[in-house]
Amino acid sequence: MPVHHPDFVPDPSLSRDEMESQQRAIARHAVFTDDLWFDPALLGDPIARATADASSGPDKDADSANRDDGTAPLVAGVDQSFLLDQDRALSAIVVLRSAGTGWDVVEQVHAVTPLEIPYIPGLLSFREGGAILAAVEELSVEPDLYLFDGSGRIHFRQAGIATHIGVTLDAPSIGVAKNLLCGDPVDSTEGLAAGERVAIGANADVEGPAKLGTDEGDAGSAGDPDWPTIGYAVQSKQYDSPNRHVNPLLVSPGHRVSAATAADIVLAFAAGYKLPEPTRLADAYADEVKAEYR
DNA sequence: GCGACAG
DNA sequence: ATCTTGTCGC
Repeated sequence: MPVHHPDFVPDPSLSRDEMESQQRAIARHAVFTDDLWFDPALLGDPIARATADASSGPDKDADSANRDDGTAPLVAGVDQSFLLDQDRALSAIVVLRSAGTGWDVVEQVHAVTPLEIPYIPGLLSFREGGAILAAVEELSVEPDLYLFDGSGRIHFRQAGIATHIGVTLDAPSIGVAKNLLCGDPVDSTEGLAAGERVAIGANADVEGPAKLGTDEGDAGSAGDPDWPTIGYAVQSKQYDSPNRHVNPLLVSPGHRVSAATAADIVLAFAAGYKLPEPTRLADAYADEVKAEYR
């Protein structure tokens, strides 16, 4: 997991203005379209993956489905928690690999680092990024995709924590948040059934190309180029009865993944819980490790 | 000045 | 995110 963009490694000592301008630079480097060596649609289907590789060869191209050694792509879930000291951040990573009907845990690592700055909406990656990169350094494998807790493109400068870390590592990444930071759902997100989604469009709170600069456009999907789809409200779980309900997740591209694919992948990892397996397991692992730290 | 905001 | 027991509902 080499750092491809040393200049983007989150530095908590930067001024607020420096942080924001760096986010604009990160957004310009970010790719909000699918750019993965494997077909994400086959992530949960071993038979389809084997078939795909048989017809396209073992090379890592867009038609591939498995790694060179024939094993499934590695998907990492990343989650943070904080130690009671209120002065240290703990980042936990769980790496999964599709196996049969479910997934195998390939590796679990964590790192604890000092907290340098307070939580500031929009600047989350500068608070938690250091711990995440420290945990990534503990990995012995290179994940092919990362799922982060927090936003990606659904961000004031289109550079949430999933985008920031994804671009820094130049790895495909997705942001999975429980609350909406900015943007507007194009439709009501109330009463969605499991598996359904509602697009989140950019609004005035989201800086567009004019302020971000001129490199990557949006390439979101069909619609107004000025107000692209920056993510989706994804109903990963829902109750049958009309009495109890679950709020949708807010999924957005981090890097090298489109909004639609990000939503597809999160749903592919839904296993009866609100959070997709990678993130859910990382969350549980973080709690486990945290308990040992006291 | 008011609003408003991931984890 | 964190501080926390019981408790409502499937």
